[in-house]
Formats: sequence, structure tokens, C-alpha cells
Amino acid sequence: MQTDTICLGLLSTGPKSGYEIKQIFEGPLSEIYSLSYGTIYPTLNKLMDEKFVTCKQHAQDKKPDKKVYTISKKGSKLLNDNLIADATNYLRSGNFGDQVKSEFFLLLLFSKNISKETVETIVNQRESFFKQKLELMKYEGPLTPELDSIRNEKATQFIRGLAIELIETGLNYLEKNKGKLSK
Amino acid sequence: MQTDTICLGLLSTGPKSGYEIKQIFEGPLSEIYSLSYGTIYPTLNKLMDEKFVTCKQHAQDKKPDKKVYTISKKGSKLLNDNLIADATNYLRSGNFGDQVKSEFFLLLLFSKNISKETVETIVNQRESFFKQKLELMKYEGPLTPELDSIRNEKATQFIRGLAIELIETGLNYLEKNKGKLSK
DNA sequence: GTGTATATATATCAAAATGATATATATGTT
DNA sequence: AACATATATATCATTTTGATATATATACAC
Repeated sequence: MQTDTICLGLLSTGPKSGYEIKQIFEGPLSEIYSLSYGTIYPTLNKLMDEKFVTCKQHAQDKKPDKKVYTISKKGSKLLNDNLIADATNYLRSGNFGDQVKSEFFLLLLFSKNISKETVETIVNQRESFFKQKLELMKYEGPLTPELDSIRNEKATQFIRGLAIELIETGLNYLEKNKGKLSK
Repeated sequence: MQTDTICLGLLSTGPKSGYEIKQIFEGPLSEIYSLSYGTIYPTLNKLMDEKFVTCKQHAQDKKPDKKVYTISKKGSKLLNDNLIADATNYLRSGNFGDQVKSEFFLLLLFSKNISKETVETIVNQRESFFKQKLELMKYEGPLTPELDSIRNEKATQFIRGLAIELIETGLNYLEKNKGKLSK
């Protein structure tokens, strides 16, 4: 799926800034996708040029202007067309797996060449990182309207439930089996 | 971690061709990393130029020559140095999460715009794909020596065990909760 | 028997994405 | 006083992807 479509999809639940789109990929959607600022900002500018989104600049005290993007009718049409094409291509492709890149697991894979103490630190840091992430994932309290519009989506709830189970599975596995690495 | 280091790490368990490196990222390591041919072949050529690997060309009846790469002493030294630096940088970075990109979950996220039947087909295809993958992951029978050298690594066993649990978690979640998507 | 698909194998390259850096300010911490 | 972190956007060299090309064998359907 192109980044255009992803941004339009996120904006279809309510107006957002580039910074907030990035936050979504560091929070509720971090287990299913990621995007860098270097992709998000040029994409939003391109969508603006082609009138798929409109932009309101909010002056803020002493912080850079916040540019909040809203999807246009033309943008909604594009989103719809692109999603139908993407779904068809996905089924045609025959590739139903995800792309994963894990620095953590590569380090474990080649851990023969790394000191035992360093490997232990790496595993411990991973565990506390994901314990914290799990708490954030389970958080039900108030959010900014931008993040709330995503959280309330049926599909987001579905994805969040899965993300929680995947993190718990990974965490339990690490705790039970990490001894096997150093043995 | 640079692609150089990843290729050297895989070659450190035994000589392999570019095609076999790709196979590893489609099989036992697919849940933790991925690389495309467009990255693998140029990297192997670069490693050759700089004498970090040597290459033996095996003529095959009517198939392209198979180029089997072996790590050199110079390459082993580089692997060791790079891994120590990568481990240090990883701990310093504070970013202990993985990078994930899932076309499947993006399609679910934006499934409002996709017909109910198409969404059902997408979910069913995903399920049969991962059921097959699970069987492959659990396979204990004979393998080519190249794939066997990776499978026998302690760390690979560890990663394989986790991959199996993650796939099972994902599969069970889909089966239990897919009804919630269309409701 | 002829077309189609898949598997073995490597190579290349335009287009896309990353990750680092820059800019600017407030707040909190050592 | 120095340093880190959070809010916010922008840019760009380097890296990666994903598609395409080349070549042959096997297997399966029509």
C-alpha cells in the first residue's frame, strides 16, 4: 500500500498533523506498521499539491505552527479507489506474510560474537521496553481527539487486541527461554 | 545492523549462495527479518571486492552457475567488530522495538472501504498461508546442508520456537475474533 | 503437445523509504 | 549551567524495495 493511501486512511477518521500520524505508528499501530518523518511530510505536501487534503495552520505559543490536514472529497474518492485496487493486488500477489525487521533478534542470532553480559543487558532492556509498551497498549483513559478518533475504530480495537496478545506471547517466551541462550 | 554484517553472520555458519540467503529470510527467519535480492546480490559482490568473502562457482547442468560464498578471516574479524559496535549502538539508541510492515493489517484497518466478501477472502487467505507456514516452521526432517547449518544454531532454535508461538497466537486470535470485523 | 506456473539462480535499476541532521522552544532533570 | 526530552516541521544522502530481465527444468492442466 502506498504511503498516500495510508495517510488518507488515517485522515479519514479525523484531521491530523504529520507529527500525530507519526505518533500513531509509535503507539497503537506500532505492531503492524511504521513510517518515518522523511516519508510522512513529503507525502502530506504532495497530497496538498494535488488537493487530496486541505491544511489549517494553527499558531502555537512559541512552538512551530501545527499544520492540521483534513481529507477532501477528492481525497476520499482516491482512498476508496486505491483500497479496492490494493485489496485486489494483495490477493493476486499470493504473498500474505508481513515484513519484519528486528535488530534485537539479529543480535541474538549472532550472539556468539557478543559478550554474555551484553546479551543479558540487551534481553533485559527488551523486556522492560515491552512491559511498558504493553501498559500503553492497554491504556483506556482519555486521549487527544486525534488519537481518540483512531482508537475508537472497530478495526483499531481488533488490531490492538492482537498486538496485546503478541506482545504478551513474546514477553512470556523471553522470560521462559532466555536461559537457553547463554547455556 | 548493516546488510554486510547480516550476510557475514549467515555465512559464519557455513558457505551459502545469494539464493540460499534469500531462502533463509523466507523460511526460518521470516518472522524476524527480510531482505530482497536487490540488496543481497550487490552486498555479496561488495564483500567479494573487499576480500571479506571468497566465492566458488559451481557449474550446474543447464542452470545458472551457483556462486557459493565463504567467509574469510578478514570477514570474520569484520563480523566480530561490527557486532560489538551494533550491540553498543542498540543499547545506546533506546529503541528496542521492531520494524513491522503489514499490508494485511492495513487492509483490515481501512476495511470500511472494502467489500465484506473481499475482506473475508483476505482473512481466509491469511489463515491458510500461516497454517502452511506453521507446518514448515515445525518441520524437523532433512534439509540441504546450507539451511541445516542455520537451523542447528542455538539462537535459530530459540527464534524458531518464538516464531511458532507468535504464528499460533496470531492464528488463534484471527479465528476467535474475525467475526468482530464484519459486525 | 502446448501453454502456464513454479522452482532454481543471478543481475540491475528507478522509485521509495530510512535515518540522520537541522531548526526552534519549553520543560524537567542532574 | 548543562543535558535530555517533548513538541513540531523539513530536507537529503544513502539504502532498500520491488519490478523486470535472462535462462532452463519440471509439472500440471486442457
